Amino acid sequence: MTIPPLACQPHDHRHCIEQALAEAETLCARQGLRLTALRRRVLELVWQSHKPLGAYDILAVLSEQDGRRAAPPTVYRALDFLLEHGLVHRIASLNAFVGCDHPAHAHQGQFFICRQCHAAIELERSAISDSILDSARGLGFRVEGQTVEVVGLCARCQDAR
Amino acid sequence: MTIPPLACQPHDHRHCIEQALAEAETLCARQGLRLTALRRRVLELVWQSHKPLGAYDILAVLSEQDGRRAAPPTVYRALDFLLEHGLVHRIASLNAFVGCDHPAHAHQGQFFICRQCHAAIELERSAISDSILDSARGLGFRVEGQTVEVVGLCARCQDAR
DNA sequence: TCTAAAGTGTAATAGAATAACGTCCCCATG
DNA sequence: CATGGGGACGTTATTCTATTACACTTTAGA
Repeated sequence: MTIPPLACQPHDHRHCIEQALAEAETLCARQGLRLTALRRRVLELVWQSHKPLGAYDILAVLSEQDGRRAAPPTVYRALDFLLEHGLVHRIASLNAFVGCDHPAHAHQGQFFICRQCHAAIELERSAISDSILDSARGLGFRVEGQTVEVVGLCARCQDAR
Repeated sequence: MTIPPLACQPHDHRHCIEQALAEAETLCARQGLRLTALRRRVLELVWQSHKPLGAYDILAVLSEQDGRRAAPPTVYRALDFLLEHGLVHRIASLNAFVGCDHPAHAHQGQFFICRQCHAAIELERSAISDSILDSARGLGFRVEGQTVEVVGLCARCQDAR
């Protein structure tokens, strides 16, 4: 049995945010990347919860709460930077973005998304990616990127019945 | 080694279209569903190739080519019907739709999408879905739907280098 | 200090999907 | 035969998501 992920159980979420920001600082420092105030803030907002967040939700906070002049490109550029360096992931089936648990190494996770509480649990199971690579090999298909998004009910929301 | 899929090699595509439409007729007849002229036409358009097709591309053909009065809901309603009964699949990462090879039984395929020729090859490998179900079990997560979309280069486009 | 590149602001637009309402037509029932 | 109810489709408007193009500013490095 694996360790149950924080995402779908009560926890001190401030710690998640702090850690994510700290890891981002470290990663950017190490790679000579510029984690600007805007990018840092967008990352923080994406980490506001474990629920994938829409670009326009981020935009709304920047405008209304931060009083920052912001139009869509402002947000999308920040998100592009964060995506490119693995600090956030995009959930295609939701048109939304979620913070990455472990940005230290390049990867594309697998996401288990609860339709009830909307939490997105990220895993990185070689059993899944290997089975995909294996099927691809049978086709002679060269894999460049994998999107695995599973929707259903997390353990907590099942219990809450 | 599996049989190489038609999608990424030359073939008489008229046959694919005919067969898809015939299967749809059969399936709808058997289930008492109404495959109206519009739904049939949208299915035919989706099958125009093995490339996922956008809703607005379909819309354009209906308007310009068929001279049909059509607005987005016209297309989306037809697509919803076709999706609901497994005649087409939606590719979330492309916001596009592709015909289903084998609509006879309910399923959610796995898609291998070539970034060069844009063909989408549908597979249904239990090795992939089982590995997902297995990981879900470890989380206590109840799976209701799987999205597996792999992007890369198909065998044919690799050779074409 | 100067310059090139990267980052951000701004306006406009493209692309994807849905909401809400009205009309028509089929056909099952009386 | 009529009739009325539900499904399918037309229509208009709107919402949500994302990108293009260009201007201005900041930053790092020569």
